[in-house]
Amino acid sequence: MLRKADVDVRKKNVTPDQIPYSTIVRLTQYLRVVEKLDELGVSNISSAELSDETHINSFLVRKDLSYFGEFGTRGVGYEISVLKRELKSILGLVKRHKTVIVGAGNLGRALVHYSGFRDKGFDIVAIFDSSPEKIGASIEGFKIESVFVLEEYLKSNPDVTIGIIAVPAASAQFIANLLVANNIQGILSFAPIAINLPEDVVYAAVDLTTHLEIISYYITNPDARKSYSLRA
Amino acid sequence: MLRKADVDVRKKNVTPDQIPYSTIVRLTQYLRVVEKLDELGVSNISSAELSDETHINSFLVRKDLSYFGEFGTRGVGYEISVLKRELKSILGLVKRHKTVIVGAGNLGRALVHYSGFRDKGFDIVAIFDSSPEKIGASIEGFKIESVFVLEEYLKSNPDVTIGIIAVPAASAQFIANLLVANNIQGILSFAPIAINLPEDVVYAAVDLTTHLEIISYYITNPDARKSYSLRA
DNA sequence: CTATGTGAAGAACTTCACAGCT
DNA sequence: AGCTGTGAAGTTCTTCACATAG
Repeated sequence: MLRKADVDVRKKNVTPDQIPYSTIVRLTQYLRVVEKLDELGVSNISSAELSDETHINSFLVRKDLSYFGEFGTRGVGYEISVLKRELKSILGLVKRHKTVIVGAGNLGRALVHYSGFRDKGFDIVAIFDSSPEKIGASIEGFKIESVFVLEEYLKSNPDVTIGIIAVPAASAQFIANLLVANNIQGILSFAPIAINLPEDVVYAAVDLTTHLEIISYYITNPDARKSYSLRA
Repeated sequence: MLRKADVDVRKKNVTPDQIPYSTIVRLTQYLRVVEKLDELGVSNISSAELSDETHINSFLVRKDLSYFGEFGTRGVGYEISVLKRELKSILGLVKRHKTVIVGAGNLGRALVHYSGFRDKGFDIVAIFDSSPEKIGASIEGFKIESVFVLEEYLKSNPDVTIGIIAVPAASAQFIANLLVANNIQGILSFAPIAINLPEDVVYAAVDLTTHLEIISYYITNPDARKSYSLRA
């Protein structure tokens, strides 16, 4: 099956859909390390050193990177500046992403305050809520707007591509539908419920209690612990 | 390699460490559905229906559950009340877990306010911060305490088993060390940095920007999308 | 001599097909 | 007849070993 490769997988005999999801998760970890070292003025790193920093096997580090090109120099390692640039390019972080937050409860407000999003290229451009007491209040220079104008807002701002859902479980599906109907391409949901979406919408769910439940399992069952772990 | 099985894997020819991590993640999803249906008064569910609710293949639903016992009735399905009880038991959710939060910034405070933790069996018992302006302030009936008394607190409250780290990247490792040195068995970290921990400490990391970066990748590279997805 | 890049081997996970109960 | 439970098959992901390049 031959497909147009919009990821630059050069002369490789892998198509983009053969690249493991876990690889993408790990790319973000490499980027984290590389950004830190870049700030510290380090100029070069080997897969073994990247392995030390991330606890990801060095074979896997090289395999992951090799899906996208040959970024290293044999006998030497990877140049930090090159690796950083390439990772950002692969992950689509060269351009900034306009993002709306729906839900101005504690979590939604915490997310607006969180500076990490902007630092990494995600610009929060508006926040919405359904509660009359919250609408009109200001956070970080934003006025909380009514969810009833969300649709209109997205129509007049078609460059907003990502929506963050921080509403209660009961209204999550409704909001998700609204976002999808108005051009949003990616959704990050914090609602503790499964949401149904069309296949072509990119969707990630973070359920805070899920993580605690998984921790509970491994605390309760120490023999179940593995040496490896997959985390996002 | 034969090991003592503290998970009740009965006559099965699997040891606890052979149960996939992904299975545990999915168990929490089954639990979510089963709790919802239980509230709605539904008494029975088949693996096919569980599959519809979770978008997890029904073969996999049955395989996941079969690691831990035979909870269903052939020809009929699973009794909701039984499944709920068993899932909670497997995940170690029969007893409640005392949990401390370290870091009273926006995120830490949002977590304290979040009622979902208590609903699922995780009791927030204290919150700590290093900033003099925050120490002494009250949230949800808790006085924010100094991180300098964290160690003392944990020593006099040895039944606290889980720590949530919501401090900046720079102090995350320090706090993690402190928690581990004082009997904490599981750590959930929101710090955008890798933390080094002894192997026997259960550790989960939630990096909020990581999820957005992964979304960015799949938005930017539509051909890379897969039909399956692993989410926590 | 060092460290990358990668086909091939191996391990882990998922899907399948159907035997086994109710 | 219907749906679970599970060995076996199939697929995906990780590890390995080594050819390759500096």
